[in-house]
Amino acid sequence: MEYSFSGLEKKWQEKWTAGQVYRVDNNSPKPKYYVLDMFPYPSGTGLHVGHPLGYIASDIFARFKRLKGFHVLHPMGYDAFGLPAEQYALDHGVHPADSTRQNIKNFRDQLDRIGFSFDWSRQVNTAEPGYYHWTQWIFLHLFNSWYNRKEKKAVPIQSLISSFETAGSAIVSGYRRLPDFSASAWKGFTEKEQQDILMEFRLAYCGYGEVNWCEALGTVLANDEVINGVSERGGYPVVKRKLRQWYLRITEYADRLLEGLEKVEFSEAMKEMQANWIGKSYGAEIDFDLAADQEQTGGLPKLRVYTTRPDTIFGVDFMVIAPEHELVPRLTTEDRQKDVEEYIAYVNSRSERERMAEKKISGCFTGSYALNPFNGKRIPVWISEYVLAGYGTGAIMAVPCGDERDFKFAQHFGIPVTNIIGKYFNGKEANSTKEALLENSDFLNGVAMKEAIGLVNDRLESLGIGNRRVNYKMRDAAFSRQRYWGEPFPIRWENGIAYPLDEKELPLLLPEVKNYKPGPDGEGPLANLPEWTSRHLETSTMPGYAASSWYFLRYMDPHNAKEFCSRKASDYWGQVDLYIGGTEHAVGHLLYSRMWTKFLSDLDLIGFDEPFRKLLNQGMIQGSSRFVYRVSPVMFGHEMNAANGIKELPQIFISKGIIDRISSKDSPDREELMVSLRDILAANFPDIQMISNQVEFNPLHVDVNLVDGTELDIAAFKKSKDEYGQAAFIFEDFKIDSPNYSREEKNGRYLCGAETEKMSKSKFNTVDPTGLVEKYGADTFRMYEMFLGPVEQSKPWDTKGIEGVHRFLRKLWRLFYDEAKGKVWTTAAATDAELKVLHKTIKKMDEDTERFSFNTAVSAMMIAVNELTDLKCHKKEVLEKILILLTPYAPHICEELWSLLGNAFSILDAPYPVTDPTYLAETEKQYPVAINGKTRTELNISLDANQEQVEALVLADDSVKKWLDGKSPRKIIYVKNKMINIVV
RNA sequence: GCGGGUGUGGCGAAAUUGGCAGACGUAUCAGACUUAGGAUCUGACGCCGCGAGGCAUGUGGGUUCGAGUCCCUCCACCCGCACCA
Repeated sequence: MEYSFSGLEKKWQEKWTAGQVYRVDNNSPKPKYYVLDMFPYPSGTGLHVGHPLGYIASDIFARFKRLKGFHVLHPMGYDAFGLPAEQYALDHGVHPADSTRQNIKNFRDQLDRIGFSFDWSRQVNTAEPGYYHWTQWIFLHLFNSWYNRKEKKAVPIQSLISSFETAGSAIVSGYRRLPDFSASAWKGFTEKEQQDILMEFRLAYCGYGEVNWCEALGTVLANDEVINGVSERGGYPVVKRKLRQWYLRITEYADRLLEGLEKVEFSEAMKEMQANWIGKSYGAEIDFDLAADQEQTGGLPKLRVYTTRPDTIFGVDFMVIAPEHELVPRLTTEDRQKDVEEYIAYVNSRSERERMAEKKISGCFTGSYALNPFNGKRIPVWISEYVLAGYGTGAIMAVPCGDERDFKFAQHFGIPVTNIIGKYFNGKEANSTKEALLENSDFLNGVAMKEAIGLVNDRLESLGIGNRRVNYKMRDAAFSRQRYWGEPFPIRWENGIAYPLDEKELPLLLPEVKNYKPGPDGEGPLANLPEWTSRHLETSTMPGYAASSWYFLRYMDPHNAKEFCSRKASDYWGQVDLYIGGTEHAVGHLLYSRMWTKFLSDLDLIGFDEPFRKLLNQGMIQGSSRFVYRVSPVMFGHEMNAANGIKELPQIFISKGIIDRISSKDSPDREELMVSLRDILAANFPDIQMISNQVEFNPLHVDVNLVDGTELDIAAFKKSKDEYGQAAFIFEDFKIDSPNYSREEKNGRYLCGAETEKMSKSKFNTVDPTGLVEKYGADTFRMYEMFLGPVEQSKPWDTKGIEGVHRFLRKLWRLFYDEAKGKVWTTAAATDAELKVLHKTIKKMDEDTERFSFNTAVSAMMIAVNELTDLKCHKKEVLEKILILLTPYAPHICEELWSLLGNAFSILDAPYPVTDPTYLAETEKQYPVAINGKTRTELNISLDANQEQVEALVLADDSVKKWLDGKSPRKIIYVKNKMINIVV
């Protein structure tokens, strides 16, 4: 009986499904454990070997925890709404609902073959009304809540209204730039006026603002969806536009999102990324008076700047305001009018991308001067695009000796630089040190910069010209998309007022449409529907991250039609104990879901305020690309980029070794080779024109599946593309394979070039997991994915190595059944040597799995099977424990062998083995004895004896005495049961 | 530029608290069994050396009886952010 994986894997998968063995309910006497994968967007392109990596890791851990007696929640679902789904549907001319349904089916088919232990009864699909009902419901609560900074939590908006009615705007004084009003004034406002004020406080709000508009996608994008000025999806240009848009007031949670990072187990890199995105900085806002050189109508305004370095106040040589700054017109003097207008026009002409690509130093003097509040020094006020309107106050005090950008600006425009840091400033570049003792700084002379910060702040505050101030880089998140495929907002507009729908009206169904092209005036496709617009419903939809911000809660209570998740269910399951996914969601999904969790916790709808206790980021599996080298079209008199005609040209490929030798300048036989290569080409391919002395060639990606190692499968390659059918090859040894060449020459090796790149269809380096599962089985595939290396690390895929893991499983099988002899396992008692192997393995497997070191755990299993094979151990007593240990990794084969051993119950219900320390103890054996690290002799000893006994034994030994030569030892160390070291 | 991470055989990698570096697997070579094998098994496999032995964890230094591991210097690569005052 041999190991035939395909039959048994199918059998067990069917049994698991039929028996619903992975289904869990919401109560158990066992401790709970929640293992979650970042749920996938069901894309249409199919899986490659990189996709299941995280799912396999989480599955192993979930199975491991189950065996160890935990009640494990391990669900899976689909993030079906969103831009990519709609874009895919548009590109393929199908309805997103249909393509999503089809993609989910394909996805599920592929996943099912790998043998996961998901509780599919809890599956969620964010595009189904039963789900988005509650996304809309949470949105209504965000809309109907505001953030009370004194209580540091979200509370119902009704409390704000009550406060306005009784005490006017006192409760929110200083919150935003709103004029204060009294209680009676509030009552006198029109409804529209009242609602406009409330809108300033709602956690989900609608407002005008500068947004990232992507013309190609026809929608607004959130900051994290824009990378280097282009859209994350599709790489289309993005421009800034002022639009009416929904936002999430995530900035109110900035501090708590930052503090919360201390309570969770995320990698340093992840915490760092989030902290950076939040970008908290401590500084001060300072008001500068303006010099009264010219008449100003309505009095002189003050210029308010934000700085993190108030200590450098005496180094201020100029001020810079953003081109969009509201004071630009008032600060521009008559004689500067023309220049300023030209400069503003220039700035407006530049796109976001241009600004990022070429960081030119540009700017324009306004003609006005500000006054240093401490010494009255006149400071010119400039305009420049390097100051951003959206951060701080949109104006800065420039200290060229201490800030690189300010210094470059000063140099460019010839502004004199004041040195306040003495020898720290060399006149050639700025130095942002905080170590210097201040000079040229009036009352701060001789004071250390770090201390000066506090002194200046104190003085600013006592003089009433400045305040300490905390700033954040993070902005409120754009929350609407002018798209069809998303949750409709439960909002109705009337006379410019947004009215929330009643909870009873939910879900507000996404209407079925045939045409989901963009609507008029930058509105979403829903604006095309009369039945929608006649009800005055909001026409944009929610972004992709809306549904994913809370899906981990829905899994706890997926079929609840009355609540998003019952408090009982969320109290039972609590935080996600282990969350596995990629790093790409660092500042998007992970930040939003943390915010939603905090919000729901503020409203006491759930009992915890961080969603994920531990986050594990799986690394990327890179593709190993292969290249062939084709004689360039140039050699046939064609331009390299001439697209047409290449198909008809002779396709001649030169082997990698030859390419290397003729391209390397150091190659000794380079000239010689080039000549013979040219001769061969000239003799066999009359079309070729020799240009200079060179042979020109182009590297082309070739499908990795046509290559064995680096050797090209010529026959398969010829079949892969029409134009390759008549291809000719020059092999490593200069032999030739060409359609019109003699037969004998045709046996040679064509070697390909190799490079590690991101796995992608366009690079022909993707490997399909389904094919591997068919060839080697799911168990082999699962183990090999883990064996590749640490889960968190990026590593290249190499299909060759999978053989080793497959051999291991066959070897394991042979401990039970022999091809010739049949059953070989016995019920005989195990020997000490066998039990030693077993218990060592139990310990190692338990420890390694617990710390997510799945690669070393697989190795440990291989070692165990090798050793048991060497010992010819076929004892049931040992083998069945080995099977339990291996079950999380290779569940199918373990189930099969377990039942073949005659067990009536499933291995999934077997108790996880416990280490017996007796068998881990060291027996007496020879240990090297070293003096000061240098091995001098060997000694028979058992290191399990206590320290004194060991020391006494060692020192009593004659040869040790001899080596010590009368010197007394300072310390005796025995090292990891491996050696004894005497330090003298 | 700033922040984070990683550097160990031909390749993927082990070495958990500072303790015999390279486990395990691949690749390669040699051999056994075979009609044959892409099945199975055995052996070799960091570098130098016939050998004893010596040298080796990106570079240079330091701490230590002992460093891949701790500290400092520099270099390379990967990821993230990028005018955030």
